[in-house]
Amino acid sequence: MDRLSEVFSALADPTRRAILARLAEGEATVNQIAEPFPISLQAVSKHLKVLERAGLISRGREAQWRPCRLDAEPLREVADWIAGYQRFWKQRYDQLGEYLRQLQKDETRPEE
Amino acid sequence: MDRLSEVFSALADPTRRAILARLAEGEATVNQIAEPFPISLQAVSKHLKVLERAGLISRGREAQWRPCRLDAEPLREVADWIAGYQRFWKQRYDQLGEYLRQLQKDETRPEE
DNA sequence: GCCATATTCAACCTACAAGTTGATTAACCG
DNA sequence: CGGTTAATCAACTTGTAGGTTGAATATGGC
Repeated sequence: MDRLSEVFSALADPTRRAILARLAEGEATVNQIAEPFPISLQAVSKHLKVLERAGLISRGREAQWRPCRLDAEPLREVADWIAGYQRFWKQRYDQLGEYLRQLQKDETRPEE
Repeated sequence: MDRLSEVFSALADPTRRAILARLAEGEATVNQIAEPFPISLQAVSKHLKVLERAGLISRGREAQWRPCRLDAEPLREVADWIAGYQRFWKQRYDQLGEYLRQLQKDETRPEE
């Protein structure tokens, strides 16, 4: 699977996005990460593996703990990809701006 | 499925991203979209349905054709979500602001 | 009305994603 | 050493994603 697909696919799960949000607050062990979720530890472990394969997290080793930390590089790649489409919503925004400007002119301008 | 998951999931397929890239060049019918791909028309039709459910495209009706057009709004939402993580790569790549501004200015079409 | 074209619907196959439970590995602690 | 805790591995189930082929629907041209 290509890299971008891997990352998008990893992000397509709300549990995994929640894990990333948790890691944005700092490193955490598997048990700490799993604590808020109503699923088994093993399921969380699998999610972490998916995130790791996508390059979104990396893990250290400290005694029997495997602390996870966020790795945002793939998110930057996604941002780059999306940036290529920015004009398609910017454009509308600009058009709206132009439209509003036009409305305003029409209102303030005396009739012809 | 929540909206963001739906969009990420839709983007997690290279064929679908290629379809978006094609539509970035302008509206197209199903046959026109399907032409470059080595898969059946029906498979492409399914991809289009996925993109439509995610809000990434919308379709008109002209005679027996169903012209598809890009709808970038969900991409903006993804960009917003990712923006919340920008600080995690900004610190490492401090020239990124300039880089993004450059991308934004760039009018070349997106590629897959 | 009939035929060709564009697209979708339906049934089916295969692979894999996400969850489960139970067993296993690895490190620390008394 | 034996027990406890952290995490992973393995096997299994279930649902769904992405592909196929074949039939059905809708529209325009003659």
